[in-house]
Amino acid sequence: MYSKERQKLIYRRLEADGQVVANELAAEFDVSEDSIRRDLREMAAAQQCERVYGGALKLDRSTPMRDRQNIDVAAKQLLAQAVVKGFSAGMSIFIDASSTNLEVVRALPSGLDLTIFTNAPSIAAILADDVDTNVILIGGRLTPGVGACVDSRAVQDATLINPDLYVMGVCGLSDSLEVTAEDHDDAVFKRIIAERASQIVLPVTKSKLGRRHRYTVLPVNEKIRLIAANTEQSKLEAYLNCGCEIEIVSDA
Amino acid sequence: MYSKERQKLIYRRLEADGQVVANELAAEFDVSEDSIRRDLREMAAAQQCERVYGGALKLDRSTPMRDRQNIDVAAKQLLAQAVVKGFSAGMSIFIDASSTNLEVVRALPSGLDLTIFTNAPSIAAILADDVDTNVILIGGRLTPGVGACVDSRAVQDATLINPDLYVMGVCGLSDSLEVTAEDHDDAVFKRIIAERASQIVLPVTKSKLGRRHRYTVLPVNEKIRLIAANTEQSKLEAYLNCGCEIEIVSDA
DNA sequence: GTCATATGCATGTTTATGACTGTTTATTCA
DNA sequence: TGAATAAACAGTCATAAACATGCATATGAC
Repeated sequence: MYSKERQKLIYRRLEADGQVVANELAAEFDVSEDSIRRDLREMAAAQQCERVYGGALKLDRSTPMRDRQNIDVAAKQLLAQAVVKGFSAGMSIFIDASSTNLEVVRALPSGLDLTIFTNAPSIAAILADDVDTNVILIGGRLTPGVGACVDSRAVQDATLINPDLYVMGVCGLSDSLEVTAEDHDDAVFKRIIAERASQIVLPVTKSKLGRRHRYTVLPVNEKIRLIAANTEQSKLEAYLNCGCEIEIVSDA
Repeated sequence: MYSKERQKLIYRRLEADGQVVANELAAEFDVSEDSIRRDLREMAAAQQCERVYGGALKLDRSTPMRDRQNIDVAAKQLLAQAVVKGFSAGMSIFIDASSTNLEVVRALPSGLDLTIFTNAPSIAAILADDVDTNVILIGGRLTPGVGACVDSRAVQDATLINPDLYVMGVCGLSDSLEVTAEDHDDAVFKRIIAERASQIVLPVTKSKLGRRHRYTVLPVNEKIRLIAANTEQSKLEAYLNCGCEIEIVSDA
């Protein structure tokens, strides 16, 4: 029995049961727990499971936004503060769907007379009563899981706007220095806005670093300002070479 | 059982019940109360719950509802129940902005496979994670005070849809037997949807009766099904003559 | 043979947990 | 009102299990 084979079986078990226990697997496959742990470590690195003390859990790929909202809120608020600091009066800004961006619009100071473009109803809903913000909503079919309109209708409208700034909801920032997304249409839409915007802000929590999803939005480039929360400088060295600006915020 | 897994389950319980009790959880998971308290402490630190003496509460991180959204909630929920009772599988329904309609979408039963059209981000935001509901968002400039897109862009898109049902957010129902609205563009938009829809549902709280605003949407007619909360039959006699269907719901 | 990989074992470290301490809190009853 | 009381609390410690890591061995391909 080879380890790859074993990992496939573990993955099946995860899909079926939602969780696996390390010592049970060791007994079942008649290998040491160390080997099982090695498997789980590799699988976790390949985004096939979530490691926990004692075993592993099935990776919930489509965590609904309402759950994601409540993870790591402190870091997201920290990022939000840093993001809005870059806003100045009269700017037009595209803000798409992400739990971090919810905090961004909540942290929006009043009196800036901004024009906010968005394809995410959750973002627009927060701004609905904000009289001195001009909100332009991109419509279309709402894609569940993304929480925004990214269909052909939305794309059509997206090609008509030219925001000064794009606050991108980041799904993952891969080690190959690319911004990645889980949903195809979402990736396409993001790419269009990214091309049209004068500048791009990427607020990222630590968990987004090194995560590669199925679709690439764009490579990290000079147009991007990266804001990372609670991250070591060393982990970001690679991105500096892409020419992007980097800021680190920390609550410590 | 792992602490991570346990915390996820606790979080689910919180979402479902709104609160958890420490010693009950300890008994349920067969761990000491200390462990449960540790879990709750961690979850509170991650903004996943609010700690209280004896357990924890679900964290309400919805935007503070403004003004009218908090008044007469019981009546609105009553109306919402009556409205969704008229929904059947596969229907396409337009739901516009109103505090009553927020309750309507919250009361939406699952598994109906509906198509919901809306020009209100607050409505769409609630439905964003609902996988078996197809949400089509009408975009455009968001009109503050209305909380929906009612500009020329929105009107353009509105003329392309043909909903089976229109759940209208009612501003006022005048004694001259007309549906009225405060905002001009909102009134125009409502009239367009009302013309295109096969049927119209008008949920009204008592305070809406006899109220006339600046703009008339349309006269009460045969296409309209009026649902009134906590209202005397006598007050509605006049509307019956318009040929509309009338239902009275009451919590008494 | 060499090389790459997989495995088991020994190592020191980290983690989750229950038990114990004293303190804080809500409630009960005078 | 205020004192009495039991429950819930935070913090510390001990312990056993799980952990990462380095190293030696085994297996199979070339």
